[in-house]
Amino acid sequence: MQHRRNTKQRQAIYDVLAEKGTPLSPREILDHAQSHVGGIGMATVYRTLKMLTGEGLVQSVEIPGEAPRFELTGKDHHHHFYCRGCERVFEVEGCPTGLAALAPAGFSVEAHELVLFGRCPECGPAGKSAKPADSVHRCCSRE
Amino acid sequence: MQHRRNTKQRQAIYDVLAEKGTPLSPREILDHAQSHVGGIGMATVYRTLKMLTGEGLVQSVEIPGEAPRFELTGKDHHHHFYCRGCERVFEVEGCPTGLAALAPAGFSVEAHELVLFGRCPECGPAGKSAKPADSVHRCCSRE
DNA sequence: GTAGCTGCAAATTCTTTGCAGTTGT
DNA sequence: ACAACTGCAAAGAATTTGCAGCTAC
Repeated sequence: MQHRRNTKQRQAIYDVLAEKGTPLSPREILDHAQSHVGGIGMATVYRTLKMLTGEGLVQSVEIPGEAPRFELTGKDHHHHFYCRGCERVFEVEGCPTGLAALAPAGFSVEAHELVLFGRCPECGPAGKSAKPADSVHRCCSRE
Repeated sequence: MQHRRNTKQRQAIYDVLAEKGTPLSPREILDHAQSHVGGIGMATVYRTLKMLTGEGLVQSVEIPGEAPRFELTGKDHHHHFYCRGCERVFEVEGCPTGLAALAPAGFSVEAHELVLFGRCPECGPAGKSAKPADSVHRCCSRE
């Protein structure tokens, strides 16, 4: 009988995600959680994330070319912006309309995932400390 | 001095991608390439894909929750449609406009990545042989 | 002939699992 | 109490790298 417990590790992981607000990698979650609960292990992070994800409290964010990150759910529908300068992920509100129209006839579109690539205000509009553009981050360069 | 050679393995991998047309995983590429060149190894596939990617002949396609796949470049700008029924990836022409407007002021959008999730004509519009919706494939269910 | 390419196996990295001990409830 | 949860270490899976032999040019 599943009766989910409220352990300090579980709470710590949730708190880390709530405090940071932005998508974090399992590694980052572990590091931050360590300061809340000493000795917490990687396995617990993965297990807890899977558990929280299953409960719908957490969702994964996948940026092409990047390791998966996790964030709390419950926010409005949004997408992500990946800064090529600092490699941080930001949230973007709203989403384009008419996506269903892109698919050919006969295809039913149930959901979508969108990621924007570029530079955040702090990293400046042009290539400075940028890492060389990865082949994954191609796509059209317009917009 | 790099002078790139035209080996049969390299050719086989390129041919496989050209024949299939759709994004393939390294594993699939290996399997198909084996029928062209016996004894080809996984390492060669990975090395060659990286090489071809560096040359701009190939690009990777990353579907959230899925292992990376590869396809030939040179097609028009397009996005992908992932069928939750058969797990195949289709290409979608065109792309939404006004994406740059989604990012907050100060952010410069250089590129974008879009994936549509749903069902292809063959798998029918509703859940039949569908796998349970993965937590990654969430996003809004409208459109 | 020679540098680049290949296959194999070992090495990495990331994630999952087995288990005995610990801890909410 | 007792099952769920945890940490650690071993197990897996995916990708990369070292190296000696092979091969296109």
